[in-house]
Amino acid sequence: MALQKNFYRRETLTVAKQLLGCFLMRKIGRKVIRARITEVEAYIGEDDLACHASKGRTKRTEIMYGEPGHAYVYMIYGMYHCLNIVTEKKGYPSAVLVRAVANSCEYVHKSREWREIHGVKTDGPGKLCRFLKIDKKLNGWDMTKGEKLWIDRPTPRLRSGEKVIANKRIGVDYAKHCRDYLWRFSLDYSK
DNA sequence: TATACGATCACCT
DNA sequence: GGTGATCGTATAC
Repeated sequence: MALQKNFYRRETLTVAKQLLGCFLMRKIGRKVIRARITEVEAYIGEDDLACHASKGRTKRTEIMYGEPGHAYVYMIYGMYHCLNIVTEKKGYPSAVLVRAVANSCEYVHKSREWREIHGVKTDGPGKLCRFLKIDKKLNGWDMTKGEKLWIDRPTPRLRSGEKVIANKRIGVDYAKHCRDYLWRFSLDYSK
């Protein structure tokens, strides 16, 4: 069962932290890929100078003003895509950037048996989109439908010994005081 | 219409 | 640590 709108319609920092440990699901043809989310970042409102919506409502940022649970996919540096999930109530521009997923698993329609994929780099926002074939065609996609692209929450979400840590966001040095917000969250395994 | 630059990555030293 | 690739978007003219 895909996570529903109620999950995404809450405070962005809460959604971001609770997405850690969840499975990013991607169905391509008869193949399903399941990738555990290990790092995210929050981008919250027009006052967040690192958020694309700090420029206001434009054609590009329109999706962030829309329904929670939809995908916001944009191209960066002319060659990579980044996947975000829109959060909070409609009209409030905010989203969670999926920065990294762990070793991916996949099954093909016939086998229904999960197996790990080796040698795939999914430890960056551009890399995971390249691997999961996420591009602007999925911009605006409703991720609560459980088709093509969605999120599943396992039970338990966090495994033994795991905890959530907060750090500064990456690549937003231009964002004045907002660059120092501790809005990047990762799974941590050390004690 | 023209220009500057970015929520990145891979490869180099 | 530093840099080039490469193009959509916002902004300036």
